[in-house]
Amino acid sequence: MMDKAYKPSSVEERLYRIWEENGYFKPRPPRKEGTKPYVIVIPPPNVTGILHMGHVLNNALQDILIRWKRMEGIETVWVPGCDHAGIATQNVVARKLRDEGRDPKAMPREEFLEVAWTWKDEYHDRIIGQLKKLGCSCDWERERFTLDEGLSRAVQQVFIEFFNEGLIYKGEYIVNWDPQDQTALSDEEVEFKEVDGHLWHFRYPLATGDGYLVVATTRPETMLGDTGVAINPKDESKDPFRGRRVKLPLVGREIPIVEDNFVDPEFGTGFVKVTPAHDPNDFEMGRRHKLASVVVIGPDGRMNDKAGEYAGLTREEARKRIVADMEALGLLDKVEDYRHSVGHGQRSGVPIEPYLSAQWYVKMEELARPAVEAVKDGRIRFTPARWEKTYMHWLENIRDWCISRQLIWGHRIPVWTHADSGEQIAAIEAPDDSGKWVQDPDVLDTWFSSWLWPFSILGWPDRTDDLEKYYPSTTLVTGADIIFFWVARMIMAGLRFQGEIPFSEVFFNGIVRDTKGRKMSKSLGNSPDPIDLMEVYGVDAVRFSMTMLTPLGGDYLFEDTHMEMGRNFANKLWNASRYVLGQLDPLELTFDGMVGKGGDKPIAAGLLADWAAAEWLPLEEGLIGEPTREDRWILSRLAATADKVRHDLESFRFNDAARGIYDFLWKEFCDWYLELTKPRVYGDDKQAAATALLTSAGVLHATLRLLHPFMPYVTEAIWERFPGSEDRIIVAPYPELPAAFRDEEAEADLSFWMETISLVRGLRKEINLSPAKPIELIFRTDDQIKVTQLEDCRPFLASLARVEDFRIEPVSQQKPKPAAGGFLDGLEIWLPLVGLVDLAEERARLAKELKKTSGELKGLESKLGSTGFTAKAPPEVVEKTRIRLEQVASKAAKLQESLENLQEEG
RNA sequence: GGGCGAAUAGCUCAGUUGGAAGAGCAUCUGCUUUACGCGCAGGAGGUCACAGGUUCGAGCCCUGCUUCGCCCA
Repeated sequence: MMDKAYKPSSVEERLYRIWEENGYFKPRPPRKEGTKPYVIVIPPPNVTGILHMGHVLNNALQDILIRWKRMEGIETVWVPGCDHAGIATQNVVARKLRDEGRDPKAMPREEFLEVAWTWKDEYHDRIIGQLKKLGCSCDWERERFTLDEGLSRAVQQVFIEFFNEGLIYKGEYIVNWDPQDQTALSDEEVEFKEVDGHLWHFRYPLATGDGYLVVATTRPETMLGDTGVAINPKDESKDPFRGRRVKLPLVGREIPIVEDNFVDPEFGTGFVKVTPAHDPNDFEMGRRHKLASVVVIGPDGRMNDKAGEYAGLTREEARKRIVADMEALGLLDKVEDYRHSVGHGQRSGVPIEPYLSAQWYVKMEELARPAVEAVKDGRIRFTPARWEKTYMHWLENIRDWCISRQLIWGHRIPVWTHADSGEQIAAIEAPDDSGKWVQDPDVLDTWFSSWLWPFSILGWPDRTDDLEKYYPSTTLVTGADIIFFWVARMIMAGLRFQGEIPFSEVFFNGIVRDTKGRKMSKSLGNSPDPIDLMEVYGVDAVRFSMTMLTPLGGDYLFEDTHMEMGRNFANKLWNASRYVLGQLDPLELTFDGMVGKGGDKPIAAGLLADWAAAEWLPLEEGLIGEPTREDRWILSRLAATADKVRHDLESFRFNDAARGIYDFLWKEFCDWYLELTKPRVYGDDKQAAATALLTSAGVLHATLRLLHPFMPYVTEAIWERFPGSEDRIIVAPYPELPAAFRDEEAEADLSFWMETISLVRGLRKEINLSPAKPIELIFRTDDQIKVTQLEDCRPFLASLARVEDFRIEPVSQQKPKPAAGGFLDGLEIWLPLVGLVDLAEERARLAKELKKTSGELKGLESKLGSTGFTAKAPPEVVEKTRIRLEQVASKAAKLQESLENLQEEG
């Protein structure tokens, strides 16, 4: 017996274990020999992070693709793993140590790493557990970690190769320095935010003592490091200042006035203070004019000893003091409010200090070119395609990649410097054991390992079977927010080291936001815990709701209550199955490979039986009769739905695919088909009941498979109870129905039945008839086809609209009165009002509908009245409109008429 | 400052060669119909952001504009 409601918690854990332990996630030989494997490499989650709603969506979509392809009989593998998330992990580990009263900075490198690895192990288990909870069918035996032995070798090999080829170089440049995490960041790790600041106007006296000029700055504290003042060479108003020098206040240094095109004469005063050590533009200007660089702010974000009396102050304190001191000296000209954008550390959130320091860089130009080509010529396809523009723009304006990080947690830079000679070589080990070789203390940017992921995860630099077989992968599913960090760089690395693109399709899934449109974030606390959600609603519900509600390439505004939709749907499926399977039992079918009693009887043939024999169970001859019209209809709809879903999945339209199954299962199958067949199911004719039930079961059998990638658990749980299920649904064939199932005639007939039944139900409701009260109807039509359709529909009108009896009359016949009327094309429906109905209400209803109909009529008339339309529109459109006009006109006339009838009565 | 995207029912979104405005949720009204109240049936609710243009015809194409979001500088 199945429970009355689907209980996710009762099956999820057990089924996942069955799948995993029995190797269902491992690649299996393709059903059709010679088919290329379908491979996904996971975007590695941060090992110390926890799953958030974005991961849920991202991984659910990957699992949908993998499960779908697996069911298609393609050899599939989804390779999982985590990355070590340098800064993030180092931060949390350091915080933990500080909480324990230990100082991470005073700790030897090895000791810190030991703590970090312990931490990593614990959190690794947690995040993998979460992915499993979500139902991800990854091949866990292939799991990798960016810091594990093999991947570290990959990183070292790449670094050494690049170093030796001169593609990696060390340079003293302005970097994005994060004073909190005390490390350099790449350009991509800096987020610009608009902040309200000020523009201070300072007077800088001329060295000769005869006057001053005024510079405008947003960062007064950097003036201590000024080594020049710049003007635009074309700015004639500055002529008196050319070639002169100023005496830098507070410092006393004499600095030159230089001319540089970078200066915008319109901005501020047209004088720009130049601080080469603390501003990227100034750094460039400084180089052009050979100005000195004076670093006045230290790595901790405090003023250093070059800042004289300001040494030791934070940037903010120094700013206040300097402004006050300048004012005291009478050198503060004015202060303006000024809104400008300031770079902030993506992780730390603190303002970035542009800082002059020596860092390692990768030359990008040469790597970028083939990556541009790969997308331009279509070898790699982006969905949605608009991301190609973003990608191109970045690659075409690419800048060198700063890859060194002043951290401990990560791949240590394999560069050794000789203490005496200063010679530098890149190698895994010190060149000799003289003790003179010192390894670079820094580590590499985490992305320097992630960009190798599509092949390092398969065993590179070793030449493994996996690499041979599964590279390149097929589809990458990721967020567009890491298109530069990761996607572009993987393409570069793949082309460079494998000579081949790393994947051919990239699908960018949307971002999950809260209802206010804000990105989910820890600091806002607006993200629910996905595990809690899955406990409450069930994994399938969360997966399905998110998939169905996330627009293609758009963001998803998350709300808890949305999960109800998926939960309700799972329950609907559960109950439909409970009903169908429950009704099959009393038929006493044995299902031991042959439906019907006994195993060696002749097998039935026919539309349904042939298909059942191929995909499910052979049916005994005579067990079922000819499929009825509604049977043919639901099979036709099933075939259409399966086609649509496959088509949608092929173009990553997950939401449409999910909706397609939802609408088919709920509306067409449950609301209509199951209700239409109940008279047969509960009737005395065994064969008729078996036909209806086996059609229902067959449709369910296919629908479960269609839905499995989206809702893996509930479908597997039902599949287990399905008669004739030999293996698990996870490896059952994805439904592809015979073209013969398509039946336009049955679809047209059923449309008419459904419209008629709905209209009758509406009439009953409008006049407040109890749904239990049987009624008699009069149909009026001159259309013989409709006469037949109505007669065929008689049992359904009875069971679904309580129409006890009806007669069909030609339109010429006197119409009953008083009566409520409803109108379809070429059909009038009259429900005689036997004195117990409020005629005024019925008049109001008719008047309202008449108004609506007249409006449409008017529109159509004016359209057809315009010569422009009849002359220029395609003839078939004009004809269609003309037919429509006739229908609407006739409906309006009938409404008018019946309104008048009621008027007479009232 | 540059680029990209969005704007359709109270909310979240469909609307795929331009040819009768749709769904889910919410809401209203009925319903002990023997699969399901996580349900069934029936309603109400829209100047498709705004202004122009192309067209016989525009939610859809073009131009401009407004608001919001994202990316880059």
